[in-house]
Amino acid sequence: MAADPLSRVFAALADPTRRDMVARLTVADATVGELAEPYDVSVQAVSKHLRVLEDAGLVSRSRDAQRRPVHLEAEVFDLMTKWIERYRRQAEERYRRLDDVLRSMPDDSPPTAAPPEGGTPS
Amino acid sequence: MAADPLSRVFAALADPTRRDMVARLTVADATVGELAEPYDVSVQAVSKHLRVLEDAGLVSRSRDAQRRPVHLEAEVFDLMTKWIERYRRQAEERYRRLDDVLRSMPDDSPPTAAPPEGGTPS
DNA sequence: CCTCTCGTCAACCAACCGGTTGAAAAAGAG
DNA sequence: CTCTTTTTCAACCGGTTGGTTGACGAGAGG
Repeated sequence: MAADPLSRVFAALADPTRRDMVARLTVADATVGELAEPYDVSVQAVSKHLRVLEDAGLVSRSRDAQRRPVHLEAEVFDLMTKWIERYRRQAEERYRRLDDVLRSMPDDSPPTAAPPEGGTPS
Repeated sequence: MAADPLSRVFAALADPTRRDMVARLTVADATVGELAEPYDVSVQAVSKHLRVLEDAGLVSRSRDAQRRPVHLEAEVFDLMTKWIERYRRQAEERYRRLDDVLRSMPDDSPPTAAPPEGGTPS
């Protein structure tokens, strides 16, 4: 597993079960068994999901006797938010510029054509 | 392909090549060939990536002779942003409440223990 | 000690993913 | 009609994923 952090976070949240676990962990920490209870898959499967979330940095685990309470680490969300917002803004900026270009071009001047500077005059 | 929209968007952006394509499409629309040029993979592979992005609703394609210009659809970003922000806020709210609880509990009252009501007195 | 609970590790399986190559479709250009 | 460009379709391949079952380790508790 050599993917970059951003890819790991996106991949971790691409699974609805894992997204649901994250959603529930925003309410309270939980043990593996507690987390597994609502889904009809084995506890081992949930344990695997938790590993994916942990590798993505979305979750951390401590220790309490045999139990391993799972805790949400919300900071990683920022990584995604930053990426998304950056390109969302860039896209919006692009559309704004496109509007300007269209507004400043009421005639049929061909796009990407040479500007109207006189070449070597005869 | 029966995954929910949110899963598709997250999965689509879990790949660095696809994220880079999205990033470049915020600058300008591009054809498949133009998009493929910077990466040293086949054009077919890029075509597959574009299909994933299209299925996720991140991208749309029109037609210009044999070319298929690719256009970024930034609205789907909102889907992710909403999900992320919702649970981020919820998590922050949770921590805030936890702080309150800790602040209102300066003594050593055991957590989750029975309230100090006298049991059946002897 | 034995036993029970909680969780992980290991092996396996079908399905999917990202990549390849080769062929074909779609449309302009000679 | 033929040739070239652009893109997609089809088949294939190795690696990963999400799931299973079975065994195991770590602790509480009789």
